[in-house]
Amino acid sequence: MPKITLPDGSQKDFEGSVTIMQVAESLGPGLAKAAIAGLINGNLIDTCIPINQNASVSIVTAKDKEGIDTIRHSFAHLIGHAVKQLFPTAKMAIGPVIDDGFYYDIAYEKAFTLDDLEAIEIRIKELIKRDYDVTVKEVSKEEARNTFIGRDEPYKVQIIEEIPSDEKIKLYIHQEYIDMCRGPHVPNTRHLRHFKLTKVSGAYWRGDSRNEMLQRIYGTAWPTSKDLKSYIQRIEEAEKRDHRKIGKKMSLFHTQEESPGMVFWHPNGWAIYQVLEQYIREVLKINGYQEIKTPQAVDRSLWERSGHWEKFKDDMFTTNSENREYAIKPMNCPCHVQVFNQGLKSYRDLPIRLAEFGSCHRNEPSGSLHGLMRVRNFVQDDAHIFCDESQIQSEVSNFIDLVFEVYSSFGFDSVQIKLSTRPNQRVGSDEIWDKSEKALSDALNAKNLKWEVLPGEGAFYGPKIEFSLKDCIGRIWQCGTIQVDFSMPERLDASFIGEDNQKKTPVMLHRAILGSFERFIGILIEHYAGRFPAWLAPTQLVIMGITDRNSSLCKEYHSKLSHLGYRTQIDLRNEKIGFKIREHTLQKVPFLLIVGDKEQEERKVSVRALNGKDFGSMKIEDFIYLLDEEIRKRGRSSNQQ
RNA sequence: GCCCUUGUAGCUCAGCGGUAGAGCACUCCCUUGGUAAGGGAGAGGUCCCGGGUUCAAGUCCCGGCGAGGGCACCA
Repeated sequence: MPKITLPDGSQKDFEGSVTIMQVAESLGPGLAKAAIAGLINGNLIDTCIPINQNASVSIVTAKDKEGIDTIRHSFAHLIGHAVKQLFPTAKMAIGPVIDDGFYYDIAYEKAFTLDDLEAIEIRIKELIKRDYDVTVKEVSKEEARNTFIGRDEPYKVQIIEEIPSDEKIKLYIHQEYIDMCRGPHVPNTRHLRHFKLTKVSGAYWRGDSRNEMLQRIYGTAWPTSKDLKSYIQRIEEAEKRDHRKIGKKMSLFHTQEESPGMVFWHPNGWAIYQVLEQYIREVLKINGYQEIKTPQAVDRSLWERSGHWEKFKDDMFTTNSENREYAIKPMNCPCHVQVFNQGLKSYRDLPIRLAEFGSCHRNEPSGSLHGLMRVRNFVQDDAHIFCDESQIQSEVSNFIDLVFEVYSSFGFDSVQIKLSTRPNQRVGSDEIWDKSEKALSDALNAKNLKWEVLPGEGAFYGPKIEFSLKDCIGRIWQCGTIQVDFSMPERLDASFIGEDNQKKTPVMLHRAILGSFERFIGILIEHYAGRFPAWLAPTQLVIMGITDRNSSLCKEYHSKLSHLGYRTQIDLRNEKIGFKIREHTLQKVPFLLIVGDKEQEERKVSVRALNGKDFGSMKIEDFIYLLDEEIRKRGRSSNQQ
């Protein structure tokens, strides 16, 4: 006699056991039609699973997050149903739900072509039109194994082998196709309508590059056609913000075959870079850092002592001279320790914060290179804080505040924070790792920030906090970081004299706010869609004349603003004003200054903002005031419309 | 690094066995025009590189390099 409590608090009694579908029917035929799954005491289940005990129940429909996920999960099964019909010898591996969609990993002797993908999509459409019931069968591990051995699905069998033998396994029956899943799944394919297969790519079985590569078919699915359409539109819009496209259009930078993963900065891109560098330099100075510069190529022996050679020698660029082998530095820390090591240090000197805009080279795998986001040569806004153990907490805490202060200058609202803990391959004792991990998590907790743990993702010398930002299509890139390192100072013989007159080894904190200038600028381009705030814009204003009669005043204004340090262009071409406005608008220049006969008469200038806003005509001094105000705001107020 | 896709004019792209194309940009000429494209003419290409098939190869095949999307990696 289960008593069912509904979300509104009302209760219903049922004779014997009852299913989600029966509960839904008791509430109304419309709800029964819409029911996709149910939540029983918070657990998501199929609509056909019997409930025998008192429970609080809610009906999940396509309007719920769980409902959409269930739809997507069922679409993965439909890939299976269609693929096995079209390619009977294909072996199905796993088919989970992801953000906005789903995928299925499949082993097949031939590569799926785009035509195959289309054929699969057409077959799925035929299958869903059948409006067939999806049924569930709970079986023993033994029975499941036999089922998939019989169906020649070795990956499914492998998965089953790892399930505890007393656990029941649910088989989902899609007509002649059978899949295995925790579920739930839609009760009928009529819930599955609005989808699109988006791409096919390779993926290693179990995510391990030592395993064979499977073929992964990706798709997206939505409750309504409107949702699907707006998703596709969203992706198309996002692609327009791609920093590589905008970088080309605005002539910010380029890359070319002869130096893959390394950036040729153009005047426009370099202007942005310079503003950023000066800004960070200022911030570091105010916060007690000292800037240094260390060598690009350093003898192999230093990398051996630091531990990098052993772990990363294949990922470093090396060069030879007179029987000596050098590595082009992949990071700055060993060099910073060398600076620290010059001269005797007292505990009174600590913390010492050494900063460097250090150019680093890492021979990243070719397949990982991505525009400015992942490159082989990058410059970090790097610094190392040498301190005593007792100072870690406050240094980490101050750094976190600094990161948020800087990020707020760009108007970033969603920063992901992750704590990465000890990896398998590492240096240093467990005791040291315990201490470091605790220092970082304590600092985060003290700030009341939302953060998550990435177990095993730490650097080989210590745990780290990462601050990550999203690109235009939602890919996440690590930017800021702070890493505790109890190992390298010792390996490289760093020491200071403590209060007790004994030599002590300092702790080293590796930290960066932007991460790399390259990546950060990539993120900024996408964040602003190229419409940089006046502070960062490569060209802050263009002065243009209406006719040749206005040229000399244009030149006067141009000279004045250039001498004051503004990034100014002048456009005196024999073109109509509309043409010039269009061109500089496409170049995303924040302010357009127009001088015609009218302005010339009053010695004024007409000012137009990038978004089309007309400020009317004003004295050049008034414009300078306006521009200064805009620059002073940095990226805090949105420059986007 | 692995899988798939891909590389044609400065840019965006069409052509897919038979003498290299378009739009925009560029150069010159006309036009001096008031807030997102004035008109005309012209110039511009080892079709990524190296092999092969063929009477004939941007076009088909193989290899290399780069790029794009994933996967793996990311000190």
